[in-house]
Parts: sequence; structure tokens; C-alpha cells
Amino acid sequence: MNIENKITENVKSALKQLYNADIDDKSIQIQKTNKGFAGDLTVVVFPFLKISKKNPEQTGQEIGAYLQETVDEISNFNVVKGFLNLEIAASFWIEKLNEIDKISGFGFANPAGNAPLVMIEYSSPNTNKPLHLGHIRNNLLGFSLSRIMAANGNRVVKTNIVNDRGIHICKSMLAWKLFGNGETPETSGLKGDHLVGKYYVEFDKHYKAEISALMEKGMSEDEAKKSAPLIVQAQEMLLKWENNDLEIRELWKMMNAWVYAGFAETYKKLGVDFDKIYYESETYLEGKGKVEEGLQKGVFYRREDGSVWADLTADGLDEKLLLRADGTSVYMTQDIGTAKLRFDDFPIDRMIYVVGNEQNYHFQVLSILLDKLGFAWGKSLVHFSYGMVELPEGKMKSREGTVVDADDLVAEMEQTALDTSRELGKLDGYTENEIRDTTSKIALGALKYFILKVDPRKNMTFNPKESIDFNGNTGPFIQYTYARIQSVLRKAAPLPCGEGLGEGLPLSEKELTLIQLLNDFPAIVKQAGEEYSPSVIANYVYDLTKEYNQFYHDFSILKEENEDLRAFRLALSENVAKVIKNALYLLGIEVVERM
RNA sequence: GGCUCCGUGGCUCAACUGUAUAGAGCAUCUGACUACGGAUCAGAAGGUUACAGGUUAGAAUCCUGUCGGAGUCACCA
Repeated sequence: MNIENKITENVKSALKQLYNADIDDKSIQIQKTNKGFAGDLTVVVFPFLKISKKNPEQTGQEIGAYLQETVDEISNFNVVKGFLNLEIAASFWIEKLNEIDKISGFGFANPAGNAPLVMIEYSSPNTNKPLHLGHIRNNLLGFSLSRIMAANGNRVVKTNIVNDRGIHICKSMLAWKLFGNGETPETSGLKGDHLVGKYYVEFDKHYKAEISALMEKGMSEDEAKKSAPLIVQAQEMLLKWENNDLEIRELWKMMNAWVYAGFAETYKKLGVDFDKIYYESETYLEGKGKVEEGLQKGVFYRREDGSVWADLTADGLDEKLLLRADGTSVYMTQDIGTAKLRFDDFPIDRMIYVVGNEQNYHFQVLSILLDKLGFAWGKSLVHFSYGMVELPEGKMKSREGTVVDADDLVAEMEQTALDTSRELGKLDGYTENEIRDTTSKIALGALKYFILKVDPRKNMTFNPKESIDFNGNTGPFIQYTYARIQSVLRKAAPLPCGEGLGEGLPLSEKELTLIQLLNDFPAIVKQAGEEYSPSVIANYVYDLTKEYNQFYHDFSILKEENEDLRAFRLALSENVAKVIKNALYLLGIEVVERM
């Protein structure tokens, strides 16, 4: 039993003994004692006043006295206003550290063969343009979430649904055919996804010109948009694609292959990966069967024109189209199809979709539809909905060229990290490759931490001009602290054996606070899993790091003459480093040994 | 307009299963390097948590309304 539960039990018996009354667990609140007050844990006494019929001070004193008597770990207590602050004996925390010291995977649940299988879909790019800042947030959140779910004892399957077909890719293909002169990634020196993206922009440029030309001739805007030769050709191309036209399919394969090579590079850079990739070209027809099935079950209905609809008015929503009159599928149909394939492939217990919050409504509908179609996990599917990344001027707009490209951003940050490192002379004596490797990890650490520390649900602002700080509440700050601990540990080698560290030593408040923070880690991991929020981990590891830095500056470790104390502080540092490493792992951030 | 989400010092963010003096970082100002690693630390200044009511012993947090911002309400994906 952990200390909080023990106290809760004893508060209950205190109330029974002192006031002959029972109370529900919810009314017993135990929290960490705020800074500035003596004590480690605090019991809020207000809920007990009705029972005790005494003032808060008196009630607190009586319960405190009882607890001190019955709970060995409580060494002292005080009451301030309605708060009963309990001091936990140093020996208790020291023992905790000794326990933590023995567990290398501290904070991570042991994986079990029959653990729930969680599938996480993230990334899900279109193949007509390179990844941008918004995708970065998606990828980082999805990947981190997969590690957090695994750390909570789930079996995790990371998946990606690539939107590789549709009018958008036809636009790029057409523009390449018309204006490309056979340009390839090799001849142009462009990364494949950037090359294809270039022609997507090219299409748009010429298309716009055609529209304004038509409008000058007196055509309405709507009409011009529909009848511009380029869009007509693109639609013809899509039709040919759907009819398996050999030439179009070959072109499509070639250009998609360029894009995949480009994406692979970006994914590798970001450190994210997938266990199973689905392609929409292979799944988009799947949903029709399910819709037919739903039609037979009477879950859906067919209109006179032949289109198929779901009536969700009973659920407080509207009617939703599932198949067009011509029998072709829409977005929703495809998602149903993909769900079917996935369910055939894996015994999914829980499905998590990492998709932006502009699709909140879509997933609300999808959840209901899947449930109606009999998917066990339909109702409980999680739409991990995250906010948009905005620029100081507002939204990113591709038309205005304000989209922050993922590859550019990473490259810029790597350059900044490299420059900073050179300036500080930190990596002198390292080879060029080692320096690039390390500064790359620092740059990625900065980017990942910057994005993951924000509550996923909220929109966030990214200022590209100021780029990202390497000081303060940042990834590099945490990586730096880790690297410095490693340096201390190297110098202290050989490290003392960990048995019975710190026993009987007069430890300071800071040291005890650190142990308490370490002790919190498993609960933090659990919370992050329950709330689907990597930011919980990020904010925790920052607190821990900041606390350690203060400790580090207040005490000398290697120069400490009391050998037991020295050994204790080394062990404490070692465990802080361990937890930092484990926490950063959950965020997908690598530690560096030297920076 | 309907529905959903958001509004915290100059800026970026915490705290949102109610609870003590609303925490950090950046920027500004003042200090600390013969360094167990200064990508650090200590300190100052900066807030009636958009506004108005309500519930409560107690509200940034819950409820109602107002204002402001974002998203969505496609036979697009």
C-alpha cells in the first residue's frame, strides 16, 4: 500500500474513533504540500468540519495527533488554516530512493502477452506535398502517445493511412506532365516530396491564371473554376486512374515513390515509425461492402437517386452521406473500410486516431457509425484531437507562402544548435560526424519538447523568426542537465554500490524533494496515459530538471568529504538522470552524453 | 446563425477530477565563474486569471449570460 492510501485509511479510522462518523473516500483529499509550508503531504480538513463540529484548527490538530500515533512514517505535523500538513520521515524517502535505484525501467509497466491491444493512427499524409509544421505536431504527438501507452502496459500498433489517391495527386501529376520536362529528384536535386509539391503549386498557379482568363471573358467565378481546362484534365486523369489506365497508373506509381522516399527521410529525421502502413488506394473501395451490410441491417437507407445515407438525428446529429448516387465512396466510407481492414488484421481493443481538431465532428459521426456496424471498439474509439499550430500572424496559409516546411525547420534548428555549440566550444575534440549527430539530437530535442509541452488540445503559436530557445524551459535544458550528471558520474567512477544508501544521514529539504519527485514518475506516466497527454510528462520532467539544477548548485557532490553523503548524492543524481532519460524516451527525445 | 473548443503578466506556456501567497520560461533590471560542465544558478520587477452574475467554507477551475478568437455545419479529404 502506498503512503497516500495508508493515510486515507487512517484518516477514516480517526474520524470513526474521534467523532464516531464515516465518510466517503472522495471527501478525503490528500495532496502534496505546497511550497512554503512545512510538510510533505497535506490533508484538507474542511470536509470533516460537519462531522467534528469543531473549527478547522482544532479538527486538524486532533486528526494530526491521531495520524502521528498510528502511521509510522509520519514524523510530525502542523495545521495551517484548514490544512493538515504531515511531515514524512526522511528514512521513508531514503528507502524509496533505494527501491527506485533497483528498477532500471522505473516508471514503465511490464508488458503482458494478454494486455489490451491499442492501435494508434497518426501522421496520415497526403502524397501531393511535403510535410509541414502541422504534420510535425501530429507525428510527434502520435509517436509519443504510442510510447506512453506502451509504458502503461498496452500492446501498441502504430499505423499510418496514406492518402495516396484522389484529385490532389492528379493535379501534381498533370502539372508535372505538362510543365515538368521529365524532371526527377535526381536531375533536380530536390527531395521527392518537395518535387511533387512543387508541381502541385505549379498546377495551382496555372489553374488560377486560367480562371481569371475565363472570368475576363465574362464567365462567373464558379463556372470558371469548374470549366478551366486544367481542372477538367485533372478530373479526366482521376477517372483514368480509377479505370486502371496503365500510363496514368505508372506515372502515379513513380511520383508516389518519390514522395515516399522523401517522407521516409523526414520520418527518420523526426525519429518516428510505423508498424503497419495502409494506403488509401488499397482501402478506399473496402467501405462499400460494409455500407451494403449496414443497408441490409437497416442501419442505413437508400434515397431515390441511389445515394446511401445514415440518419443520425436520433443521436442529435444530422444525416450523413455514405455513398454517392453514382456509387462512389466518400471520406466517411473510406474510414469505415479502413476500420474493417484493420479489424481483420488485428484484434484491436482500442483505436486511437491522432487527427486535428477540425475533424472533431467527423470522428463523432464515425464513432456512431462504427458502433452501429458492430465494431466492438467503435463506440469507445478515441479521437486524439489536437489544436492547430499557428504563426504570430495567424494560420499557416499555403496560398500566402506562410507554411513552415518540416524539413526546412529541422535543418534550420540543426544549424542553430551547431552554431551555438561551436560558439560555446562544447564539442571540441569530437569528430565532425559526432558533432553533427549530437547537435542534431539537441535540435530535435528542442523542437519536440517545444511542441509536446503544450496541452495537445490547445492551439499553439509558433514564432519562426525567434525560432526556438535553447535556454529555459526547453528540451536542451533537460538534455544539458542529463549530460552534466553523466559527466559527474564519469568523474566519480567507480560508483559506490547502491545498498542502503543514505541511511541515517541528515538530508536537506532539496534532496528529499527530489526523491519525492522521482517517486511521482510512475503516477505521472499513468496520468499521461489516461489523459492522452504527453505534455504531462514534459512538464514533469522540466520540474524535476529544474529542481535538480538548484540542488546541484547548492551542494557539492564530488567534493563532499562525508563519503556516505557523497555516495548518496551520486546515487540520487544517477537516478535523476535515469528518470530524465525514461521521461524523454516517452517524448521520443534522445539524451546526449555530452553537449 | 446552430454546435464544439479556447480566452491566465509584454510574449510563449503551467495549474482546470475546486482549496493555502495563480507557477515557469523568454524579454527587462541586479548579482554569481581559480566550473564536481555558466546551454547554469540566485534575486528584482511584472497578474483584480476577458467581463458580469451564481453555486461553495473555498472558484482560473463548476453553472448561466455577455464580449473576443478558432474550428465545424460539402455528394472535399
